[in-house]
Amino acid sequence: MNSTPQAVLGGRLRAALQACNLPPERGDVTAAADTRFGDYQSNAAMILAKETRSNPRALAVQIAEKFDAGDVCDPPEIAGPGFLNFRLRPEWVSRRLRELAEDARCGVPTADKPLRIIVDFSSPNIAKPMHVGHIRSTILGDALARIARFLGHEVVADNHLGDWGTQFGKVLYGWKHLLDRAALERDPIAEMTRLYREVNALEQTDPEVHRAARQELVKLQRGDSENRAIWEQLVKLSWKEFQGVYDRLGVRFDERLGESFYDAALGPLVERLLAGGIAEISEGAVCLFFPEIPALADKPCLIRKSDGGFLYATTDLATIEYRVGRWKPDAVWYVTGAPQQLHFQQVFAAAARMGIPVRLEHVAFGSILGEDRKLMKTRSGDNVPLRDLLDEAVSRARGMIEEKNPSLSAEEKENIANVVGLGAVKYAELSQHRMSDYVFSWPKMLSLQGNTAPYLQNACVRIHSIFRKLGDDSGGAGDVTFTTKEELALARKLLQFGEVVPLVLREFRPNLLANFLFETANAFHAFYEACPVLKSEGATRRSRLVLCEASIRVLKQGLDLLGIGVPEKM
RNA sequence: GCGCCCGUAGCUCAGGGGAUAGAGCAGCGGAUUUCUAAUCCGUUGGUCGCAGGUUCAAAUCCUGCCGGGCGCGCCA
Repeated sequence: MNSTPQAVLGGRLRAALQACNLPPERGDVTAAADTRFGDYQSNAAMILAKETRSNPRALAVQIAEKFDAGDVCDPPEIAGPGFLNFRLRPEWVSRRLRELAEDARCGVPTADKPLRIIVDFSSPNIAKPMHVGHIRSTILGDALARIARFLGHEVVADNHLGDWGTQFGKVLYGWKHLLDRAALERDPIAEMTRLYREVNALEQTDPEVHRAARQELVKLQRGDSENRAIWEQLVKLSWKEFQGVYDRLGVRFDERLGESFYDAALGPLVERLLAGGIAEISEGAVCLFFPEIPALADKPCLIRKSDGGFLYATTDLATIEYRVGRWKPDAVWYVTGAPQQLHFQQVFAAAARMGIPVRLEHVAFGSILGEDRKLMKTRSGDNVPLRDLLDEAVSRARGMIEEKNPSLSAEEKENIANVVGLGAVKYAELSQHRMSDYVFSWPKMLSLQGNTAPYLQNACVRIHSIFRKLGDDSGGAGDVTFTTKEELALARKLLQFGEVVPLVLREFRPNLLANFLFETANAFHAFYEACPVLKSEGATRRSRLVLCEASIRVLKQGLDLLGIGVPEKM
């Protein structure tokens, strides 16, 4: 059931349109751009006037006459060229807010048609450290999975690990010839990375090493038991490391089927596509050509190399087949970087040609840049390890807490540092439009001012503080009355929560939710400054406590949908 | 060469057919015997890259150009 102001007004507007013999599907209502024009507006009269070649203002009058405002809003006002403006009645806002404060879903409706959705994200490579390149996929994918779940969809979060690449030849060779057991004990990923790098360097000067490493890879692929056992070790050790990162970030997967899982399916798949005339041989490789799609016309999709090896696209197609068979999903979302857009266009086109019935979406995103506006790297030019980045976030947050609130216990400080530091990193990602490249800046994301996680968390802390002081003296159950403009503004904002959350999935835009939460926190802070809660009395006090309750619930729920926690103190 | 993405305030970015284009930061001016000032209020600041087009209405849609990023058979 959807009882957001937008849905309620929209329903009534559609009824009015019907009463005027106008098509009700034009009855969309949007939040007003400017509060001077009320809370919500509709452009229906102008759009319909154009379609029916009539006068927009006259049409607006006609619609307004049929509009049953009930107790929801004042009679609609007609303004400008034919806008219909709606101003919610405080009594109605009050009642809705009271409901929101007691609603486990904070007024967010569930999807009309629940879907089964596979979200493919994170996908780090075995035997390599997770680095900043994985952070956007991980955080964005997790947030989308959380939001989809909350909206009532069935979500399968799948981590498509890079566990079968050519890197294993090198690592296997290194493992057999250069392994430092003690180093492996201390920091497995670091040691694996060292092996990879050393062998890579050796290969440059020694063709014999190159040949030997290649041989190790072939042996692994043929199922050699020794290499297979080492590989399993690599996967196990890497996963342990990844799991540590995911635990810190609060990221969960329902499935973690890496590339290796699909290996056996690749050969038969290619043969089938060849036999079915879907793919063809060209210059010794097996390709799909898409002359009918202009963007792909001169860009073949390779699924088998001339040396018999398989490619990225091959695995992705096998993965789609498997997933469709296993889960029968309505949609699969791939949360990977924008540079892979062409690849996914090809894979999606291939899947379409294969007749696979599923909606495939590439949720692309931009790059993280350093202060120099180039891809973020360490001083030595390497990728920044994710673990180090998270450590620094927590450590910086710890410093801030130490400075601001030194009297907290060590345990509290540590807990808060984690929630604030990691929240800041996540929020910096999610508050940004996913397609834009963004400049990574510690001071900016950890600032207590502006559109940051700590700012939102601080709003929650203030509320927690009020309830702490309140103690047993509940009094939270009261009618909401608005004696100041700040109270009404906050209430109206809170009711929009249910309008914003579903919007996020329309274009995979968590930044819309982040934006809303920022505006909500902002409205709360203004309310907090203007309206004493504990010092007020009677009905006003009870009313303000309800506003606080509704605010904390919305902020907490909203942040939780972004995968961000809320401390009680900071 | 082809394709995708981006160009909005000094800086970082929202807004993706509707009203006088918005935030944050920085700048300037105010508010504190505090329910956590880690905040709030006010204010300065814009040929929405350029040029056409569609429309009653364009930052938003279309076309072309300029500038930047990325990608384009045998990596993922």
